[in-house]
Amino acid sequence: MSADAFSRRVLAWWRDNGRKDLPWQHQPTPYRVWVSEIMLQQTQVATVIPYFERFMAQFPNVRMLASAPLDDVLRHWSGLGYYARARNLHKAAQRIVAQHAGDVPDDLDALCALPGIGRSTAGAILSLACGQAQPILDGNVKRVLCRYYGVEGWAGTNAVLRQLWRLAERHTPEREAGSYTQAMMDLGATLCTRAQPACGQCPLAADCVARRTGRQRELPTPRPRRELPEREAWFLLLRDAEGRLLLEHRPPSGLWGGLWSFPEVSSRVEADAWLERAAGAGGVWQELEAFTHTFSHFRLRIHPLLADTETLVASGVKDGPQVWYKPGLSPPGGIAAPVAQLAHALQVQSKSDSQE
DNA sequence: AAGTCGGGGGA
DNA sequence: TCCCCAGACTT
Repeated sequence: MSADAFSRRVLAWWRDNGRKDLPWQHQPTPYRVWVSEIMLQQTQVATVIPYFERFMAQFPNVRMLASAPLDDVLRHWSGLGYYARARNLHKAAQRIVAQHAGDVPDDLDALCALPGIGRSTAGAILSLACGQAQPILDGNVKRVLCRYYGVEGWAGTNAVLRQLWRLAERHTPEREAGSYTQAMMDLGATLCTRAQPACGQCPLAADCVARRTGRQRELPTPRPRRELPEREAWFLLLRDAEGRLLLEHRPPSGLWGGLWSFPEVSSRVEADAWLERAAGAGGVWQELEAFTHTFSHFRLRIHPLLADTETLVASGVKDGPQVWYKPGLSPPGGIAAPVAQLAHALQVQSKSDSQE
């Protein structure tokens, strides 16, 4: 099938069946499309929608985002994960103000030069918000192309990636590129799904290699998996007389970079030493139930230890900025999901205690 | 080319 | 439980 016929079929399908009411499709300005694209990296639409609404209400334009403290940006990102996305978004906004007069660039190279924006995200911004005929290659498009052409091999390797980009370029139409971009994402998200694709409704089914050979389940080739290593961490929950919890500011990069978290040590022995320094021989940890938090590349076994500062003779903590945080109130910045979870659990517990 | 970066949702 | 999701960056 010609490239032209391919895009025509996809566009015709989209006109009747595509999604046209997502929040970022209203007033699809470069800024709104940019923010949505960053949030949608490795994150599903349903999860993103409430975050997008809150984020746009707080940071309605590039300048508001650029002038906001990073803590505010991370606070609105709390729970979304991949916090480097938020740090890059903030940094890029400041660069856009400094170097592009506050306007999101409408040029592929200028966009790709900004932190957090790669070729696919730049293509999405240019096609969806600027009407330019630029291809994208997100997970949806990869899946559709791998199945349609029967592309073998994991899309994480350079060879496969080059091939997929070539195909994506070939099919992107000069006209209606924005609708085509949205159409391909909708096709991948609603019909050409990972499990049980709805080939019966697909406009490309007649010529699809995976469909003809019954290999929908095997394509695209999954990433090679290895067993996740497990690490352990002891979260030190220091609680004062008012029920507030001590939080520390984490280093600006790395895991949960720039977020606020409980003091953390890597063994029970260290935790005991930490408490002895803080409270002398009188301090006692109360062990809360351990739980596992799973990341993309390892599992973290979290052992929460609780101590009330009434038993402490000295703070015993000194590294980096610290704050006392009252669960239920607005946190000082970004909070990782398990930290929020624990804080919430203690808030609920103290409430039920006070009712007895 | 491989490793780093979160969290959640679907099957 | 396992897999992956509107990826990009660092090494």
